[in-house]
Amino acid sequence: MAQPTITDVARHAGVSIKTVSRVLNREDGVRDSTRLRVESAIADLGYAPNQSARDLASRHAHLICLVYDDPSAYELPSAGYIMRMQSGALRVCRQHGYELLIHPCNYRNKDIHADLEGVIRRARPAGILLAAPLSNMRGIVGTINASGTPLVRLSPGLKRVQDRVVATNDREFSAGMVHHLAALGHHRIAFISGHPKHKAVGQRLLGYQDGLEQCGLAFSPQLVAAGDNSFCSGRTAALQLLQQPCRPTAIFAANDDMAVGVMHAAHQLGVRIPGDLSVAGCDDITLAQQVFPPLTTTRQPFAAMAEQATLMLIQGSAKDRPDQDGVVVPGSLQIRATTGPPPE
Amino acid sequence: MAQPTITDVARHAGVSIKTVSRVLNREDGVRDSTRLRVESAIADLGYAPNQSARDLASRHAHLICLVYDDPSAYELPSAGYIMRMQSGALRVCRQHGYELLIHPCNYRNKDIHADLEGVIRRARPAGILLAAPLSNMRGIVGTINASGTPLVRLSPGLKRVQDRVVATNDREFSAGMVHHLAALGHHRIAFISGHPKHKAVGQRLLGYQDGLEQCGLAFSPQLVAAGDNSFCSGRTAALQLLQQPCRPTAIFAANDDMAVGVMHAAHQLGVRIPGDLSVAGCDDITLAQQVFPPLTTTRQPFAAMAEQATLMLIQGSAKDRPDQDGVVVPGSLQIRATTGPPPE
DNA sequence: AAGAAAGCTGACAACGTTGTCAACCGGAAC
DNA sequence: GTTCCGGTTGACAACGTTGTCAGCTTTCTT
Repeated sequence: MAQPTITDVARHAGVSIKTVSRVLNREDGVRDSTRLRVESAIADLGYAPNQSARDLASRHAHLICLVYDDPSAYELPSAGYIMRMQSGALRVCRQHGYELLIHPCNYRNKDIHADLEGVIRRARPAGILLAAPLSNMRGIVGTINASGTPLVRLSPGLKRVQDRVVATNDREFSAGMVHHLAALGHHRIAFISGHPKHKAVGQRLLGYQDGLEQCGLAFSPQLVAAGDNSFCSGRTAALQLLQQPCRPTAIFAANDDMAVGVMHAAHQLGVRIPGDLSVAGCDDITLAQQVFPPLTTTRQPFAAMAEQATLMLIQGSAKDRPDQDGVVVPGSLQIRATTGPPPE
Repeated sequence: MAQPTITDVARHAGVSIKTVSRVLNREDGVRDSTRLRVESAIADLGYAPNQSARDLASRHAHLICLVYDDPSAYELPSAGYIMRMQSGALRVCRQHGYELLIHPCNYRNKDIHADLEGVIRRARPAGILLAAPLSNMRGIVGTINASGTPLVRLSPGLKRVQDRVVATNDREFSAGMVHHLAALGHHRIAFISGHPKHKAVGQRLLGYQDGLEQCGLAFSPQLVAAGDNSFCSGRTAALQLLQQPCRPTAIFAANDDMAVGVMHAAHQLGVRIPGDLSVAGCDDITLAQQVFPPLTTTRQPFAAMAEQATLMLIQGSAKDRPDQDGVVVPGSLQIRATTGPPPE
């Protein structure tokens, strides 16, 4: 049951182990005929290189470490977010012969710095993917950078794109949602803003204003209500918006939880969706497709972001080009059934 | 920025590297005074052992590999299931200095065998955790066993507990749900069965029958409707059950999707929950807490199962005792707001 | 007090790769 | 016929641990 080693392959192909190593790593400077001989030896023996040995010799593990805030602390509302990132990162890791290590941790925990230093020292990953909200915390970024491990941050909603960051265009796609509503014929489009500390959500208010302006609609403070990202705050804000004299025909909420709150309030007031009121959200949480009618929303491209970031890490470490520009991965509108033409 | 090595620690403590190694691995046969000296040297230098070197020398990686069916193929309905397993496995891995490798794969893919052989050969994990439904597929289990890597299977709903399997007691806790309903005063408790191919769901019908018998209630075929695990099938089955002459006062569905379907049907018929009808499900999916009123259900202990299984793998490999008995981790009732006393 | 047993400790060889550098080989240039 | 040079290849030393086994101390036994 002993696995064949590089020595076995070398003997079988009649070359030195170094040549086999060169073939494995696609280094050039190997004659085609030799390469072929080695490759068939590899196939004959069913050989696969031993990662541990490889990692030891090459001074870093072929491992990407995905660090995110521990969701089990809050009972899994963010499961979809994390699964999408995992799946994007995994896809790229596999293409390049890397494995993905997942490392959830809780930012409220004082030991988080020692914890991160621990994984880095033990596993020696080739790079670290740091997800929001951890990616916006100075201390954590500092700890990782101090270790010298290449880092790429996933930071949706950053104002300016920084180096080694993968961001989203929340402002742009929020404007896009306003365009969608305006195109349906809406003039009075309300907005429910989110928690002031949440960066991406802040960008969405700006995007809403951009959208109004681009569509030639006036911005009215009476059409903006403050929420805090929760279902309840969305419900309250909607009740307020819908009971004012000149009621909006569409409500755009800065996240899906609040949008679902809006739907609840509308139901309570006997306002039909989308007949009397169009509703739109942001995030495309799992619930968005499960409510009735299915919610029109915007999807942050978490999987694509993670793919980009992983690629930056792997190629950066391969090419000794650790510094790379930031990248913006565009979100997309998910038009479903809660938006339609205004009444009359 | 060079990390200290075991040699540095040895020099600093005035011992040989072997002694440091012994301290690191908690081997006995080290004098307390020596151990203390080494430990303080480790602390002084901020040393952490290099996993790659360790793995190479000890012939296996300190890695547990969690293999599950790829959810991104079906758009993430099972995100909660997977996150819970991950989080349980991670908890135990960390306690024992292991890392967790995640390896989703699609059983419909012909390459799955080569794929699994690949990870095993490359990463040389200390053990593999195989989640349902993959854990019940002969071919896949065979491929992993052929590699010689220790395997533990997570198989909810197995009839008989086998070796190296962590199972659940679906039959028992389903009976428990009937007890809960009977205790509230229900006599006419209906059941909606699930997809015949899904093992755990099959056990639940048996548990329902056990529960009736234990509570001295008669089993009536008219109170059992067939579903297929989907929301729609639950809805249809409920419409049928609720429109028959002598309507049940409680409906117990073999999974939560169908239970939510029941709630939908009741809403449509103007049947109040829990005033007119109690509803119970199984699985405790995320949606269960998001519907109104929150759904009474049973929770399969995925995190605890994964903890158990990981422990079996780690201790099995440590003690050269690869064969271990199977274990049943009990599920629990999640009593929420959809169950209450029957009307009158 | 001597010998035996147990308790500690260390020297050194794995483990299976990659990195470094020297050597070889064939053809072009002189 | 040398010399030189780029393209190929291989010998051998890392990499940082663990495993084996021998040797040195203690402690126990008589």
